[in-house]
Amino acid sequence: MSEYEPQRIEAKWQNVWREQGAFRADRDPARPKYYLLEMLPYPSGTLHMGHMRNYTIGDAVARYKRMRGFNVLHPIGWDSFGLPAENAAIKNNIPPRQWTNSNIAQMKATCERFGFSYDWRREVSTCEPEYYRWNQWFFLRMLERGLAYRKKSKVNWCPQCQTVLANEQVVDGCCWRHETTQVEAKDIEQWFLRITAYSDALLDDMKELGEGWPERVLVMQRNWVGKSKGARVKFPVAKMEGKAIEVFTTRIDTIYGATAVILSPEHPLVPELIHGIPGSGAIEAQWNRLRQKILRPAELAKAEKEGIFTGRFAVNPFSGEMTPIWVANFVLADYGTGAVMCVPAHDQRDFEFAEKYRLPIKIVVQPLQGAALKKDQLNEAYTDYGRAVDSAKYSGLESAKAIEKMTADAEAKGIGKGETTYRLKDWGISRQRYWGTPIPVVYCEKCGIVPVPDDELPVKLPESVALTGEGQSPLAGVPEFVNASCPKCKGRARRETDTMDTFVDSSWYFYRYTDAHNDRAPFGAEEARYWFPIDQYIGGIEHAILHLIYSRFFAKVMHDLGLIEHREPVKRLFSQGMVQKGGRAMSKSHGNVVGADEMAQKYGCDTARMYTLFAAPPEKDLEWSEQGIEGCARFLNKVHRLVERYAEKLRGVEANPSAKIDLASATAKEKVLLRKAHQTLKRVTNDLEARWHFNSSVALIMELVNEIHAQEPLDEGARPEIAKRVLELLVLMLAPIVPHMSEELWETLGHSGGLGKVSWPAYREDLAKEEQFEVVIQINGRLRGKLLVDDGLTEDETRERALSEPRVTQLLKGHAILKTIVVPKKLVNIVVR
RNA sequence: GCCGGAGUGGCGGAACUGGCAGACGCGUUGGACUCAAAAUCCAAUGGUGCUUAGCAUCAUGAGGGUUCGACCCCCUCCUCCGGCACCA
Repeated sequence: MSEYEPQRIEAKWQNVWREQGAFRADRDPARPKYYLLEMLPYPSGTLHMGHMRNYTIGDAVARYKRMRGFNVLHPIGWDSFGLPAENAAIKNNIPPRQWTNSNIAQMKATCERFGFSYDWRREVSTCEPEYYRWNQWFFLRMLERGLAYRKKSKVNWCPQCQTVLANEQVVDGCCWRHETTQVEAKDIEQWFLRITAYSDALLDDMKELGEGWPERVLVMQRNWVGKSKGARVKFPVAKMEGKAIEVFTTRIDTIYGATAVILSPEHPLVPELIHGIPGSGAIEAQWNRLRQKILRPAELAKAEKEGIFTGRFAVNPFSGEMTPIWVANFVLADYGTGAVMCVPAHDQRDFEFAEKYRLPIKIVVQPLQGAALKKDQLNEAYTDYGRAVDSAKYSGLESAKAIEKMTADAEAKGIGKGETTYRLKDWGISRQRYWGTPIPVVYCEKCGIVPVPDDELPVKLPESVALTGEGQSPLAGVPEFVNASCPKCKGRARRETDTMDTFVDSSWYFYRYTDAHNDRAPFGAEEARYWFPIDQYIGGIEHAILHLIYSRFFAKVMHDLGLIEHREPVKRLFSQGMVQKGGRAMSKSHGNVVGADEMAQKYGCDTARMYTLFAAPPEKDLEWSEQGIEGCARFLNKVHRLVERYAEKLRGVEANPSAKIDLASATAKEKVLLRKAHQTLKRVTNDLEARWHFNSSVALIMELVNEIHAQEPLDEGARPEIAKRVLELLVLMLAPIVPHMSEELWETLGHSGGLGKVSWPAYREDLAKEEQFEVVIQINGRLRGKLLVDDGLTEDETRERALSEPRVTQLLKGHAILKTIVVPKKLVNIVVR
């Protein structure tokens, strides 16, 4: 009898799989496909068990689906551009590519060591020109369609390094390298992708995702797009001919309660308004103070409301009233029109502002029910809908109706119009960094911005570049790169030196997997049509918004380019929980990392995989416990011993396949074994198929092992072909979870050729079925006895049996039975007085 | 503040459609095997009370409700986690 030696058998089977090409998947219209994807990892160096959880869940599903006969596409790749490689280069003087590739090699080795069933032929690394070439290609297509454009935008600037900082390089408002140097906001020209062109599509198409995506992700995305319907209304400025302030409001019905108009400090009209007003010098000084504070948006959210009166008035276009114009810090410049009407009675922020600056409060909406609001008793704004009052001819209308009518009237009179605004902003993709995809345009002295022609792609990132982290954009210091000729006029041109946000790389990578080596297109249409949409995507919740909204946006653009037929790339999304140690997420900086290689070394990867699936339901956070994983190691040893114990005797035996088992001729022990095995199979199948409760699947399999163990010795009272079948079922159920050990035990049981061609067993309802049921007897809902009844007992018979139980009769003495509830095969509840 | 999610033994967690709360694992305790240890195996293990082989009773964050019956459905509240946060 041989010992369970995980290291030996894991290496052995990994070799077999490699030689067989066991996990290669090719387009095969004759078979149903299943595209299973885990989020592309960033090659940061070593993998810890937090990373592995994601892949373990995916691999269990991939292996299960293969056993169910699906043609499973299960690929992986590397999100290999990005800042850490640059930082490592600065720190250790290693070229980013070298650092990145050595990390990839290391992580790939770990993945192979865990036996993940990837089709490695489809491996993609985003920092390779063969890949990023297509980022550039997509960019050019967007440029052609006006979906890529340039505008000025703020970046973080460290005056000491004289360089742009990524958000991650800003620590508490200071440069990461100069902790005392305040980061400044600097306006520079940058490239944007017009994701806002798809705002409504991103919202509307969520209907397709409702079934398969977690609700919280959809909610987050909906809030991120932030659609709100309202109206734009013009307030003409008094004594300034032709000047008006436009405000955006969702509550035009409260306009008769507007007691001020408030502009953002950055509103372009402010200087004009202040100019020529008595005391304008002092006002301007205050305004400048307000404007300075704008620079720090994190604090702004918590800051107290502050404002100044400009000295000017605007005319309320509905009431004709003169309304003071203020400038205040709480009005956002880049949302709506950058100006609001201030209705203290019906907006909480306006209420607070009005209280501080003693602006009048005017109630123009009363609740439909309950006591009427009184001005002097208002402690907070009344923001609900109700009925308009003191609103001229609109008085008496309910809010929704008033909004509709007033919007229409505003439009008719040319003083406003209905408008929908979004919080979603266009996607700024320019990064003043080296390790990323070069943006494929040149700036020609004569022709201006000129796209690099397709046949000159990729614009390759130069490889030997001195990275210091100081000075201008790294690529700007590489003359061979910067100096270009204009594709149009062949004159002198300067190449764009910014690179793309790495979220571009990860926005479409899963299409590339379907056709990873295509050098004529990002992917072939046929390949995408066969494999898409992704049947199951698995990843961390931290990508709920950015990655998952950008990739939806890309798919919509690709759809409009005619590259794909679907609108949504991902049918189902699963967000797994984090792995924690000591109550905190595993990370290098917390110093609580449990290394994947270390676990594979110590226990074997099957044990690590099993513990990962068993310790918590997959969507919940998992606290890593050394004792917990030891428990799993014990269990696998136990299974190994169990199978080994009978292997010798059973090897030559032809197992009786489940389909042919005849229950009538079975012994008592065989019935118990078969019943438990098929009950387990039924529930594990359901867990893997629909519920994804891998933790309870593992628990069920443990129960099965306990039952088999209780029935030992198996060679007494059970025929070998039945005993063998039960052990086979055990091994097959373990296959998605602990694939190496399952292969080994399958072989031990006398099978050759591996599990690759073996299907998931079908459970038989009649074998799983209990012959007897324990019926619980309750009196007034309290447990008072139990009854063992045969299958097929009628309701009346069950009731009779319960009532004639001695203990029950005893307890019922002196009580009148009001009624009896019988749930067949489950319980009898006798209600007495 | 708003929006989501969660709260069950000493711990991780189970309980499928409203029907025996605590499956399975960890830990703990006792025992077997052993010169001894490890490994393995066996048994016990929510609290309280009692006339203690058993029985009763309480118990799923708190309080209430619906129901013959509630971890599960409804209402109110508390705590924790996550997201958004002056979005007009």
